[in-house]
Amino acid sequence: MPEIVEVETIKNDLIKSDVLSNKIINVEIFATSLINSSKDDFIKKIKNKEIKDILRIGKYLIFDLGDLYLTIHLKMTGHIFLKNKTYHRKKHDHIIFHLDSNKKLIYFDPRRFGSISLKKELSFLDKLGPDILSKKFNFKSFYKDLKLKKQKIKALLLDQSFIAGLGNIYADEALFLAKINPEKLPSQLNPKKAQELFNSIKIVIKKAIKNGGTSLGTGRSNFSSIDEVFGLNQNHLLIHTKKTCPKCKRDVKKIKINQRTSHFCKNCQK
DNA sequence: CCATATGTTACTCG
DNA sequence: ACGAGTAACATATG
Repeated sequence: MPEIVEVETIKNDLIKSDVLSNKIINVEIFATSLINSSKDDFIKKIKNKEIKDILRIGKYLIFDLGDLYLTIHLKMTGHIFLKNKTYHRKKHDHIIFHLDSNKKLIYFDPRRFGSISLKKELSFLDKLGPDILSKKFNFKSFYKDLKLKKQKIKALLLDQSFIAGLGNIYADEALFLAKINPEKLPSQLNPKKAQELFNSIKIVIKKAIKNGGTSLGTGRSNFSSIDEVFGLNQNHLLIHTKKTCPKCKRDVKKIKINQRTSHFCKNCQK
């Protein structure tokens, strides 16, 4: 579920809720398959650590604990909730971090695809391409890297080692805004078209962050931020999930590219 | 019951 | 080395 926009929303909401400088006084782990060490080892390492900073790189949410990083990838259905002391554990609450502010940070994940790790360093992030919201994401290097690739453009946009942050929803949105067919090959994009795509990626992501993320559907698996409130960007999508093109009103095509459903308008995206 | 799902990774084959 | 295709992770939703 969560792409760069949703993880950024969670990060911003955590900071707004004064989680920074809180101390983790205890952790309850109900699903060991989500963590990268034994339960005891994990708890021992993290206990009494202060949250010095909260970062987001690509789709990773990272808590800087001073000499240690807590890294969280939400995958399809991971959520972070911030609750009061009186909150009682519900189904799919797999990890509960108790903070010295009397709050509980809950890791909720119906499908348990997520991963939560303690790491001494962040070198694992080296495999990621430039983060869309970072300075490293600039047109010059984007175009240079793009020219070397031979996958369909949609597949490339989903490749986190090419650009970090886009998922299926925003890749569809960016291609629609740039009027590019998702099956186009990078070699078929001239510099002007590539520039349009680069700009569109930034526009789509910034708009969605303003809207607090995209929450499709109504269930609890669907995206919500730390207060369980849904985002609003699903009301502003251009092409993803749509049946009719908002511009020319023709039928939206639905095809699979790399096993992922891709929505596009054959008429508007050449 | 069936199809589908916002993510990633490991593996195979060409 | 690269790209395409597949399965796996485990569950909810319509």
